[in-house]
Amino acid sequence: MTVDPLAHPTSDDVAARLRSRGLRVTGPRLTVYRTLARLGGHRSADQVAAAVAGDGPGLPRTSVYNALKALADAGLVAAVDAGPGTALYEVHGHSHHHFLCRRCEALLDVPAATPVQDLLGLQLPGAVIESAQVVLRGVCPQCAGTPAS
Amino acid sequence: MTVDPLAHPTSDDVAARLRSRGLRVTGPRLTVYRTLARLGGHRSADQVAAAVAGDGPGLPRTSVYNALKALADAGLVAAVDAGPGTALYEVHGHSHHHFLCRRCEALLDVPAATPVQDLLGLQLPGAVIESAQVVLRGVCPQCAGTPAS
DNA sequence: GTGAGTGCAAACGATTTGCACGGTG
DNA sequence: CACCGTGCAAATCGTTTGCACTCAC
Repeated sequence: MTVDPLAHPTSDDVAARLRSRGLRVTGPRLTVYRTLARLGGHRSADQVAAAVAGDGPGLPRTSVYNALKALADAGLVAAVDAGPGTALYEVHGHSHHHFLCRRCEALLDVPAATPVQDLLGLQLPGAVIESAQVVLRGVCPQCAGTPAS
Repeated sequence: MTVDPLAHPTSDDVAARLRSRGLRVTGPRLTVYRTLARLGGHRSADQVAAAVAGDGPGLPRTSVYNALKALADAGLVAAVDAGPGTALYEVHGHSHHHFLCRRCEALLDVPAATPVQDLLGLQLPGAVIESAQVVLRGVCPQCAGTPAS
């Protein structure tokens, strides 16, 4: 299943993709997706719900979870695990990785300069690799900013 | 004490490392570590607690969490995020990555053939990268059924 | 002896579930 | 019209917290 890595699919794209997976096109799904795309970056289900609420009629948390799960299944958004009890979502754009600062808890993007996926895929003959999630941990430039003189 | 970075640390190593971090050497910590090492692979806090219980006097969950956190801080065990509400731990051995099968939920090890960490480190000038966690997702060879496709 | 670590009980919070209603196809 | 998806309420479950006791150092 090849997924065209569009940076920001339009509402029509969302609708088309949902349909192609046998999923229905509904308000919450479009709203959640567009909100996530507008916010950009990595957002929690709660952040999405808050943004949606501040943007109009709002949406119950359950529906946000439902929509996010459906969108994730459809391959339109990607889930990032940044620890237990913390699921973050982002629009499934170009490939990149993540850096989690141990000190300030910031989650930074790291450009994917190398086809990590292809490299590692060679190690598992027979497996179908659909995505690669890389999480680096350490101290971010800002927190390290105070040079250990 | 010489610490072999590629071998599983002995109880003495555990004690030494804990001490070197200013942490005390206690029963729960040694028990949890040795149990995790004996079980091998990736284990949840609950699995460790169960194994410890079946192996003698047992240990309350809180203590298992305490010990795992202390061991993780000491760098003796590594935490792997395999989804929200699921923290897995493993003895901090040689560097390797993980593959999570979408179908059977199996978590497989992937040999670290390439210095992913070094490669990506170049993308974040000023950051101190302490660890790299790679989680590949897809369908494992067994679930893919036909290895030759 | 002192303070870190333990472990009991209770809180916590993100996520999930069951089910009746409403909208999509 | 049939069924998927919504959304309310409540449950669930891994994990965290507060605090008095105990043990390592």
